[in-house]
Amino acid sequence: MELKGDLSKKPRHLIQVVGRRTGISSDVIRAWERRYGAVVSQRTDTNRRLYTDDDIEKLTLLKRAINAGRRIGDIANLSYDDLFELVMGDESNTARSYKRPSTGTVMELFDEASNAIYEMDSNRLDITLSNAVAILSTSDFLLEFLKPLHTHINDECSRGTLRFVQERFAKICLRSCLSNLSVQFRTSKDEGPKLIVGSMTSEQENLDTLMHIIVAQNIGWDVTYVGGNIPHDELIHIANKISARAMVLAFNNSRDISRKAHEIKVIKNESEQRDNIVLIGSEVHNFRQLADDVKAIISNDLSSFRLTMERLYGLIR
Amino acid sequence: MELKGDLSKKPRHLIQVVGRRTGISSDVIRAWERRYGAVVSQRTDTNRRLYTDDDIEKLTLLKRAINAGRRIGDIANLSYDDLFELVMGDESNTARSYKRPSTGTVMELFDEASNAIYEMDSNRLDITLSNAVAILSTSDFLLEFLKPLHTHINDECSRGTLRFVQERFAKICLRSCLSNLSVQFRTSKDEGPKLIVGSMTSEQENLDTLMHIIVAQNIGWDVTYVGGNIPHDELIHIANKISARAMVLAFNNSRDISRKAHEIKVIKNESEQRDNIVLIGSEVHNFRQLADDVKAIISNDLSSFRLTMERLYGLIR
DNA sequence: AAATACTGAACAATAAATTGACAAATTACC
DNA sequence: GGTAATTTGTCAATTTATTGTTCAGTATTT
Repeated sequence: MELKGDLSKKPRHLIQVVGRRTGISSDVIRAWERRYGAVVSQRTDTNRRLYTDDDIEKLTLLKRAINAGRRIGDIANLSYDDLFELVMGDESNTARSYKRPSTGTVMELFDEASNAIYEMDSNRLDITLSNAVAILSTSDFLLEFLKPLHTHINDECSRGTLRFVQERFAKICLRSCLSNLSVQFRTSKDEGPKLIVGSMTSEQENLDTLMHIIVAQNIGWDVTYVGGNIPHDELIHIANKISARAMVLAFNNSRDISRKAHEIKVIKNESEQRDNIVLIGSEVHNFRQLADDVKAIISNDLSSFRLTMERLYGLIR
Repeated sequence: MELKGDLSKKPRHLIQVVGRRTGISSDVIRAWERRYGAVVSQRTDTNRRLYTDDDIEKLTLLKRAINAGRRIGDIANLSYDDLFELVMGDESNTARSYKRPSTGTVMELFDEASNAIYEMDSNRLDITLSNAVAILSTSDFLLEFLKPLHTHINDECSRGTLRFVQERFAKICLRSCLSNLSVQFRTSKDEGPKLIVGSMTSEQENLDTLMHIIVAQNIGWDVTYVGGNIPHDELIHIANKISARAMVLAFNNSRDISRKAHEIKVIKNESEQRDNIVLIGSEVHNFRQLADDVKAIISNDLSSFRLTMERLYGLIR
């Protein structure tokens, strides 16, 4: 029956949907069509534009090319394949220098989100979050938007501007957004190397950890997340059971440092993959010495974590 | 056997009920029938519309499609299967890799899920869960599938067949599935009456509570979830701030019964909506006497909760 | 008797298409 | 280096299409 193949060639997306998926405003999509014939869609009987999946792909490529510094007028009428070549070339050259989205966009999203939190308007917060996901690249979403928002919430709460219940409410929404994102990432990728993420006894679940998970998935890791408060022998068990290629442990409080240090050593010794333990979290500095001893990798923030996991991914493949 | 097959084909729901379950107003349901033949129901001898479960499913899909940016006129006359494909494509922005299993009884889904949990295969578990969401009606998904799966996990864990880490892993996946579902249900435009869901100090977050949230949203409530461990004055504050029409409190452990009872009274007295407090959870029987005194409603399980919330919803509108 | 449901028509709000204009940024040219 | 031309995203005004809502009049249910 091959429904899929059919559908992707079938013009069926409204301009609004295309805008949401590509992060390009409807005005711009129309302007590109008018001026350069970038993507000329079918029309309905009543003259509405209808786009195919392929159109969306092309628009996405165009956006990436622009992000990499091209001008729309120069590239709009390239074929999909040429465009693809171009983008691949451009992105490998400018891979490390992200061009940030105009600060206006992020600022607006940020304000919208923080108002929604203050008003405890879950609808608005959800919508803002998913807009941010749609508009920003994954890195920007995490580094420029969500992470600052998270610290903002913590600040406001400790300053007393936000009430406890508002903080909790906000974090639940953020968590659900992140876990949603994580599921989406998972089903789209084919099998990558397996990664365990979790934390030990006396460590709670944490939004930062979820962000790290997204980063790892974004690179291509197949992540299994087991949450916080997991005894070390359980961690060893799961690592061996699913043949994980690496393990990420999160540390966000300073209780029981010595016990944790000891348990890290045990994990290192007893799990089959000995080389790839990555320590993250706000309290990770406590394990600097230990990390040297057992050859674990310490990662202080999301960016360095991304680099670490990319390197590991490269080594393993 | 074939319980579902029989009932779901039988036309038995009045338009009012369908409206409540789908969150689509009766007027709109009629307009869709008149203009596009979206769902043409049976009629009684006296010309009243009677809908089947399948009709409700189709309407729900239509609503999800609209939420994803479709226009009703374009999609109303699609078959259930086409609509299904469409919604799946729209909702996962990565339009690939969705496998609809040909045969999906509850038992098979259950086995598939429980194997995935045993193997700690997050991919497979996620796919199974979203298949279950897609195939089953919301009620069946919760009552026939997820709730039994949840108790199964607890049983297996206390029997020692499942390890701690497997339990945790499974619950994280279930939670993320539920919170995902909850976001999808959230009606972007038409506001239902507001409902606060949370629990008091010393009560933890709980999967059952999330299931209750889905049920409430399914009826049409606009739910704000604030999690567990919330002091009662914070609960009062949020209830008044967003003008909630009702509050659901979850009780799943037996600590501090008397303190909690006292706090419930305070909430009742100090919040502006005095008539609508609903108590749920496994330990709710401890508050039977109190519920009588302060005219709170006790709900022992999901089905009775559904009835309670439908009744409240009707009263309020 | 009050509430709910049915039909058909009309209305109002939203979204999209078209066209033209404008301003900021970039590029070309002298 | 400075000025003019070009590029490009955004916006406003106008028209048309779509779609949720409301109303009037009648019938059914409780």
